[in-house]
Amino acid sequence: MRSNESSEDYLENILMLSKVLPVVRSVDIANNMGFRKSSVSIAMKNLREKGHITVTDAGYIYLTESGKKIAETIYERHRFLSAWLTDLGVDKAVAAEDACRIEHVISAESFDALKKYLKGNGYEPVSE
Amino acid sequence: MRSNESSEDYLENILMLSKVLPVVRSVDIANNMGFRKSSVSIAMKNLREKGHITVTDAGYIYLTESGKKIAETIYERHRFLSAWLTDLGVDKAVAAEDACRIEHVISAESFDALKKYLKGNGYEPVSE
DNA sequence: TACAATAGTTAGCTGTGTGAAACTATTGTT
DNA sequence: AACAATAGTTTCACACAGCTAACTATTGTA
Repeated sequence: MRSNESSEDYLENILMLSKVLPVVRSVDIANNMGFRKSSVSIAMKNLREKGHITVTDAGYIYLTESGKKIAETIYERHRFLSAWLTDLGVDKAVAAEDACRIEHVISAESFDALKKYLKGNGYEPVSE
Repeated sequence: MRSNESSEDYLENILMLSKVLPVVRSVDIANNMGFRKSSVSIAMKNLREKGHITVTDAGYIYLTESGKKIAETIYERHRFLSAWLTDLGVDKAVAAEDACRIEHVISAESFDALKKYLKGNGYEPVSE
């Protein structure tokens, strides 16, 4: 597995939660991802050390520029792949699961080629 | 990483090597995959215990029915995805690397939907 | 005030998959 | 016969990413 797949997943989840919640805390991430708060605590420590998030004294988590960049890249892939697979007739839940995995392993080059190809065919994936 | 991604990779490599070599041994797998023979030895023990391969006294490795089924599933995905991405304009080496990763995480449903969609558009991926 | 609930951290464990080193066994060569 | 090369195994170590359990600190409430 990709070495940073786990980190990417956490960052993506922080971004998604930040669109829904006023502030994002470790416990929100744990609930959303189905992990224990101890696991999230350690993951947040790693993301902090890598400079991808900052954490306030109150425990509020914010993406840094680098963290935001990764999160938005993964999140865009997620939405695009999920919508595309769904439009291909794949069950919505399965499409989302597949997107969750492919988003971490596809290269920028392949993803861009896919986007370009589909847009060239007049395809615009359904949002959400 | 997926729990069986490593096993799938070994099985796929055994299948590929069996198309090229008269017999497949652990050392061939180690050379082909770039792993140490100790790692391969342990992986082969696991595949043996799971019933996916048999190993002769001479050290020749053969896929069982279950092993062949997994290997061929992954190998078909690999060839199809690799050829398709290449045809989308992705660099051949990058396409192969992406295929190597996506092949383990895409669901049967999504892969079938992709195949059906492309064939419906008259697309037949280039072999190799 | 005392107790419960909530949030976060730390220590230690597990399973997986790799590498390094040391070993055995077989084969090949001089 | 002696030695080298090749193939395979086992043991130990490590990194990673989860878990449980036990702890602290803060907040809310009876």
